[in-house]
Amino acid sequence: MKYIEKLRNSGLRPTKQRIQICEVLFNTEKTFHFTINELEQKIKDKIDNKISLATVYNTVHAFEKKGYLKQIPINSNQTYFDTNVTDHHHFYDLKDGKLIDLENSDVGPIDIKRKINGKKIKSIEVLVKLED
Amino acid sequence: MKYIEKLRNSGLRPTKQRIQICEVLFNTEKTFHFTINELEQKIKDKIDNKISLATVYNTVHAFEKKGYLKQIPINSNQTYFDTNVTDHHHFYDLKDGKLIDLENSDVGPIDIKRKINGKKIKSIEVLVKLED
DNA sequence: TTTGTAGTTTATAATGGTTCTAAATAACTG
DNA sequence: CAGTTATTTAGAACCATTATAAACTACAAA
Ligand SMILES: [Mn+2]
Ligand SMILES: [Mn+2]
Ligand SMILES: [Zn+2]
Ligand SMILES: [Zn+2]
Repeated sequence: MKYIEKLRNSGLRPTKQRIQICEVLFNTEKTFHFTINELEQKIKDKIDNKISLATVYNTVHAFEKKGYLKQIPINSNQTYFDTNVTDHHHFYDLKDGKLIDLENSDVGPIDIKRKINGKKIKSIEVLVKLED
Repeated sequence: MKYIEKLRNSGLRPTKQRIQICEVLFNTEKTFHFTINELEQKIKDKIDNKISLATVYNTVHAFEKKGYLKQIPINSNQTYFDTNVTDHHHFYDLKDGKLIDLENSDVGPIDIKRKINGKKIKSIEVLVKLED
């Protein structure tokens, strides 16, 4: 399996559950956005055994810590995650609550002119809200 | 009171509680960011009577709907609101969880080149995460 | 292998921010 | 004032997330 080494290299034991979640998250053509509930459903659809909800939470948080997932800053009743961990921005469709990636070529350079003493910029994220 | 008319003009009855919350939120030199819990504390500090938590939630949501408050898209266990309802962006200090306004002059123009069919841009918000 | 240990999974309970409920109260209108 | 509608309120309910603690598993040392 290609994920066993990735997990071991990250200091995460390659358990059956983690490998299966890797396959749901990363063995895809395109990156995608998801909530924990949506991921749980995807897992149910793809695998036969059951993975407990606690493990799904644990794994998502572990992967986020390792930089394999990103949280998307958005106000919703559920937390959104992104398998696209490159720097990029989002459309957020207020009507249906869906997120759409903006490619870097879709957004001109963001110029932050102000500096905060002793702080470094870690990320710059643009959220473009859409309505009808 | 200056808030009575503002409330009536918005179709909101100028109740004692709403006027008092207006004073906490809007009778200030500078705009500020807050969570419901922080607002509750501010209210306790400023007024003698008690305002129930349900009323604080109701009022904040009513004010948001009328455009007197904005929600700030950020991932936290509590929702952040902003008394600055102009279009502006934020620094978010990951260390202490504090938000800082970026003035419009602090950020160059944001150029969104992609369009989504049948959708209009409602807002463009930049979140700049800071670390040490 | 065997065995010890730390890491992981799991069912379930607890937490806590937010929303709901329904009864009491207050604001408005005629 | 009387009738109506809006608002407030305490408390319950909701529900995403986190904590708990016991069973299980990966791993490495013996
Ligand atoms: Mn959230
Ligand atoms: Mn939030
Ligand atoms: Zn994305
Ligand atoms: Zn602000």
